[in-house]
Amino acid sequence: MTQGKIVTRFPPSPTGYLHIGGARTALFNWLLAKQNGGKFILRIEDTDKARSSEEATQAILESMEWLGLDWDEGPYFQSRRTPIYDAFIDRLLSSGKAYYCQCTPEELEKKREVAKSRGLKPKYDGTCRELGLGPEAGSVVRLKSPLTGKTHLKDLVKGSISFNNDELDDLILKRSDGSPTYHMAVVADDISLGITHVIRGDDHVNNTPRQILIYQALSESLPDYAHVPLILGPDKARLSKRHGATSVLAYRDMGYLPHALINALSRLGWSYGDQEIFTLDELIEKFSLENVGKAAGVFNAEKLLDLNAHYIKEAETLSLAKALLPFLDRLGIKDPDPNLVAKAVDTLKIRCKTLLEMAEGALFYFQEDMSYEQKGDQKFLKPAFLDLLEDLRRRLEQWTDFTEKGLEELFIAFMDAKQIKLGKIAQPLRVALTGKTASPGIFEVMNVLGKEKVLERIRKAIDHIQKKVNE
RNA sequence: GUCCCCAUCGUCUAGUCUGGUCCAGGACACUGGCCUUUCACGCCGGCAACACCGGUUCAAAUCCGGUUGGGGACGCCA
Repeated sequence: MTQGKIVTRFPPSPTGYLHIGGARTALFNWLLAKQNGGKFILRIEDTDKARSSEEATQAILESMEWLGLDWDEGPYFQSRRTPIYDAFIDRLLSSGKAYYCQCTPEELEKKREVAKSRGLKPKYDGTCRELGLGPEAGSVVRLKSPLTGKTHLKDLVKGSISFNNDELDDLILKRSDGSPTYHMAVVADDISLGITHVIRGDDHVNNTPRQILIYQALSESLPDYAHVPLILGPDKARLSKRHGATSVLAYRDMGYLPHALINALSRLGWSYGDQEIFTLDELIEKFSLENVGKAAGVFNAEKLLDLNAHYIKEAETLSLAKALLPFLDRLGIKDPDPNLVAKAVDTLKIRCKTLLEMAEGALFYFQEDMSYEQKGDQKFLKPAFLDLLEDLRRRLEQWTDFTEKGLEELFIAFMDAKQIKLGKIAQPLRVALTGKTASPGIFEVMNVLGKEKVLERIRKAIDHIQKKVNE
């Protein structure tokens, strides 16, 4: 079936944002194409004019770009390819494989209801099938599909599946407004774009025999099909908006790294032994439809978070610093000193799971007038620590080596002189410098902040304590 | 209702095709400990699953049948 170059495609309909499930489908198609030096095509399925929107299209393209799923061709827009579909429909009409039908949507709806109430499958009853009707206003074109026999699907992940043709009805190919329906457009596009592999969600399994019937009526050869299992929410129902964040862009905005999402998505339904962490090159090399499972799976947001933490830890400081900028900006830190951002990132890398968390954790480095966390204020900025802080400040004033090593040296001497442990001074100092009881290592913080700010912040803390004393 | 698909720890999964090496392995989460200036990181340990019933076989998570459970599809939506 498949000779030569592999051609895959991702065909979202622009009726909403790109969600996790769609992104995974796109990823699998992309990986298969990359792995085989093939082509990955992006096609926007916007035949439903009422529900499609430009915003959705943009959001989808933005999501794909952010994930790094670049396409070799397209985006093609189905709304601009009408002549192609018409040509296919004409072929079907002239070979007697399709016919005009004048049943109205209302009549059809009624028929469906009747069938359902009798416990039958609601399908078209063939009223116009043998009438030899011509094209008239309001008529649609239907496929004249076989009444008997079976249609077989050899699925690359599901195996062989067969359907009785009497389960399938004469589906509409062309609407009364002249536009092609989904099935017609998909088949016509996949043929004309030379698609060799159709990787899509499980929910299309039942559509596939209908599409196969169109290929057969057209005497065209079939692509290879691979239906990947659906992604479920925690309640085991198909993942949807009500399960919380499902859009790719939402994860970007929450501070996830694109590769963390890619890695998480790749492992949802696919596996490679016990390996959990994959570089992009490894995914391209190791991905295989054979290792795609058959069962639907629940999207595990916690695992994605863990993966994100992992990749943040591993990321280059400079690229992280750059990625952090929009998040700092959102928190009111405009045009920060790049040098300072990089240093801050270095201290926060191992303790943050998202960029958003990192930006929040970095705030104290940039704020001129930061406030004290209530708990830390009460516990550590009190008279009992006044002498300690004052003495420490005097020593720091004389000290020039603000490297971590140098500071440690000073502290050892200080602790020795005061006969205290580091914890005793570290916590009050931490609150004085960061406003919080939890922060990066105290020497790191001092080093990044620099002598001037450190002295200033200790001064402020001392004043703050004294104010309490006076009250 | 009809048709299609699926079924291993709470979750993602390895193992199933080619039965024995699996009293079922890894990861996340949870949890005990170590490390430690806080928070983390890291390291060591623990908890935890073959849906059920029947068959085939010397032997079944693996093969077969049924049951139950879950998901999906039945549009002039995609």
